[in-house]
Amino acid sequence: MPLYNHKKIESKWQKKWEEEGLYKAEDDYKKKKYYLLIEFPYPSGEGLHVGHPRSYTALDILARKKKMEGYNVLYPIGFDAFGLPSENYAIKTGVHPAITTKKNIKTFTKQLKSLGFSFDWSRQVITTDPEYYKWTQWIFLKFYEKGLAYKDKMPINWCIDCKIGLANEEVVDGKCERCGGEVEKREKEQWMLKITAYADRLIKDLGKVDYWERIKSQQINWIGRSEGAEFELSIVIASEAKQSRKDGLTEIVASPSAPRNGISISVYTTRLDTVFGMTYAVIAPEHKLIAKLKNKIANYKEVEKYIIKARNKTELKRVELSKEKTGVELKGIKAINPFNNEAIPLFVADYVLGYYGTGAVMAVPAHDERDFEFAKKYNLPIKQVIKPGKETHQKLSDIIGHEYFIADGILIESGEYSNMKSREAREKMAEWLEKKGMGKKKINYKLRDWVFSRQRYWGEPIPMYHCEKCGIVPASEEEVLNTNKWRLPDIEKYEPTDTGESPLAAITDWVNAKCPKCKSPAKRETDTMPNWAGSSWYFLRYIDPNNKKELADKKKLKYWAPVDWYNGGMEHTTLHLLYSRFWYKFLYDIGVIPKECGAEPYKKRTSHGMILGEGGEKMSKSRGNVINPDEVVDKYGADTFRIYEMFMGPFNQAIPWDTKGVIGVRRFLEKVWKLRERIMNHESGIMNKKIESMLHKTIKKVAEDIENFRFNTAISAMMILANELEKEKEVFIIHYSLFIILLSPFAPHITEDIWSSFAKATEDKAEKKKYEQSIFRQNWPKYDEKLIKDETINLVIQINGKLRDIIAVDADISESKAKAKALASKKIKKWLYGKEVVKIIFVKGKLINIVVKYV
RNA sequence: GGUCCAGUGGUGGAAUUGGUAUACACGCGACACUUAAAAUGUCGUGCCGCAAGGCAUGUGAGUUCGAGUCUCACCUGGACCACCA
Repeated sequence: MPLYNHKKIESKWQKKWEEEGLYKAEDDYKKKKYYLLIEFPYPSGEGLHVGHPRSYTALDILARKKKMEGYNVLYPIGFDAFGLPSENYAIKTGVHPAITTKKNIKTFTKQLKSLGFSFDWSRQVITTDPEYYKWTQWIFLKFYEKGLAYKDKMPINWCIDCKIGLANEEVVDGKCERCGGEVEKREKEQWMLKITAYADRLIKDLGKVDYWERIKSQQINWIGRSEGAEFELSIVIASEAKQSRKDGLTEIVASPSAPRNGISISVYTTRLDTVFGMTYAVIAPEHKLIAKLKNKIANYKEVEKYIIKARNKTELKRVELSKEKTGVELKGIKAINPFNNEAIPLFVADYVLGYYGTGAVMAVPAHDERDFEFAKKYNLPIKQVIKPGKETHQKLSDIIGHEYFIADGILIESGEYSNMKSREAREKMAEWLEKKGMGKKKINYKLRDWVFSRQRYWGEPIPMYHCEKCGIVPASEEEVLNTNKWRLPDIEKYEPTDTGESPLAAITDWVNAKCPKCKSPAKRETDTMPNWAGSSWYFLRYIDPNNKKELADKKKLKYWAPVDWYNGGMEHTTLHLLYSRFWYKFLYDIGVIPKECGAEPYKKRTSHGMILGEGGEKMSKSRGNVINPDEVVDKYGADTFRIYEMFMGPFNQAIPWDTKGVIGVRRFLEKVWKLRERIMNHESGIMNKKIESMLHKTIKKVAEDIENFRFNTAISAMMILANELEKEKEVFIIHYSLFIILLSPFAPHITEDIWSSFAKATEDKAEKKKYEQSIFRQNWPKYDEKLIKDETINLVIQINGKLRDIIAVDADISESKAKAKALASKKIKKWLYGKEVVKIIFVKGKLINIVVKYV
């Protein structure tokens, strides 16, 4: 009996599997399919992280089980290879990102293969491959054709260090997600994708899919749908309004005859019911109205100074300073509340965002915390118009402890709307606005259009021309798909230019081109696409990776799409997951994806937790707590590594690495290995009923746990079974081999090796043949319901809910018999002495609880 | 500040619908094997107590025959978002 030599076994079977093509998915439309997807890695220079295999092993286990259940399984792999690190490396060393990428992919491939995943490597997709990214470019052309890609001058997040525009999603705490440097706002012409056009469907269709609740709610939150109303506030010259006093508040009431000069601002609110409490209005510093009213604003210089200051604040500072609100009144003008004709002061303040809603708000200090703070600081009136409940009107501070009240309630001092409930008032007020033509109901989203331009080299070129005569002209499909014209050209310098243009802008013979429409001189777009582009549709290309005519064949799409199970990181919930759902829906709308596939790309989505360093902190080079998967595989083997990552704790939870725990798993596999010494053929023995029952319980548990991603308890159940088998003098091959099949998705190498050795243990030809085939061509075991049912159970006897005795009884014991037995127990008799039995509760198959009281 | 999640031995963590709390693994201790060590095996291992027994799932209350599980309040930690009107 040889020792368990993981190195020999693992390389042997990895080679065999590859030669046999065991994991190739066939386009066999008669079989039922199962498509499993993991987020393809970015091939970084650091190599594989121990976090990668957590997700890959989980779906590998599922893939192998599905295959054994008879499914035609597709479990593909590829590389998301465009990205900043290779480009930054190129800036430092001059090595072309394509070379770095190629080298890193080679390392990753070797590492991934050493872990024995059942990936179908023949379908590999690499986003930097021109045969792939020409289709990414083609999809962009389609977006443009349908009016969903547009160029717009807009303030973008600009990373000062990286010299690159960032999407909102890439700005974390006001800092650049990549380099941690400061981010400021800059006006730039950017390509945009109109994801907001899909906002509603991206929320609604979450009802069609099976995502973990956490993932759904995060997406809903991110899209941030809010129902409200938009309406106009007329602007008047202050001197034309008449001052009066009312309710002890200083208010300015416009005289009905005050001429309105046609200028108005549009405000958005979700709390139209509080409109009678509006005591001022605020516009964002970016608001266009300010320039328009330049000569009507008495203190324009002061206002201008404030705007410039606000604009120069970096995102970080703006967030930091958020506690202290600032603003400047626009003197000389007033806004009119259309509901009561009151003239109110108008402020510019940076606590109002230029890019959300209309960039202007009505301020109701009594019912909004931010407005309240601002009003306190600038001594503005606070007028309560909602009372919390049925209580009579009293000071807010007496009821809730502070002076503003943000919840719904009952309206007061709101004209004809007084005494209405908030909800009703919102409806009625919106109706009134619509009737008067001054406003309407409106739905707003936090989600903004996707800034799609990057001023970088290592990305997909955006296939657009800028013609002197025709303006923006898209490249033709022919040019993108069948020529080399839109491939990334080679360059010498990778640094972005100081003007913020892509390094591509420096290659004049690439930039200068002819307009495809009118043939006059034109310039090419030099921006490239963001990282998220290639990863937004890669899962479709796996279905038909070598198609030269189409993005993917329709018949193949019909068969394979959508993805049945997608697992990935929680950090991709709001970015990649949302983006790829958007792209898929678009491709579905334009008929690239057949209707039969449905409008959602992923049927099911789950997320794994992070693997932390041994101290419980995030693994990082600087902390020196990085675990290298190669070393673990080398020392303990891939099977040990895989099982350890699945055993360490709940799959969706962050868990620190513990090398000691790895040893425990290795011991388990050695135990499994040694059990082989004691196997014998079942013909010569009597069935061991206890083991048989346990085995079938384990079959049930492991199958259920895999489907529910509770790998840790599945492994624990197999350990218990192995411990039990170890206690037996002889192990029947029929039991042991079923156990080996159960274990095989988790530890493919050792189980395949043990399986193949069974061929020697039998003389039967058919049996021999079975064992000579791969274990992964066997059927997944089914449990026998009869064997799972226990004949006897341990009946728990409690007194007042406390455990006092346990007796063995028939599993289907009747209530009366159980009671009699319980009361006959010596231990119980002792406890009942001197007490009165009040009642007895019987739970079938579980327990008896005797409720007593002292006499 | 908002939303969501979690808090169980020395450690990672188990515990169907409320029904034997601490499975499995690590660590630790004792013993066996060994000249010795490693490896391996056997037994033990929540806390207090000689024992009978009592006390333990962040804290406090509640519902219940019975609560780790349900309800409320609080404390602590994490994740995501964050001036979104």
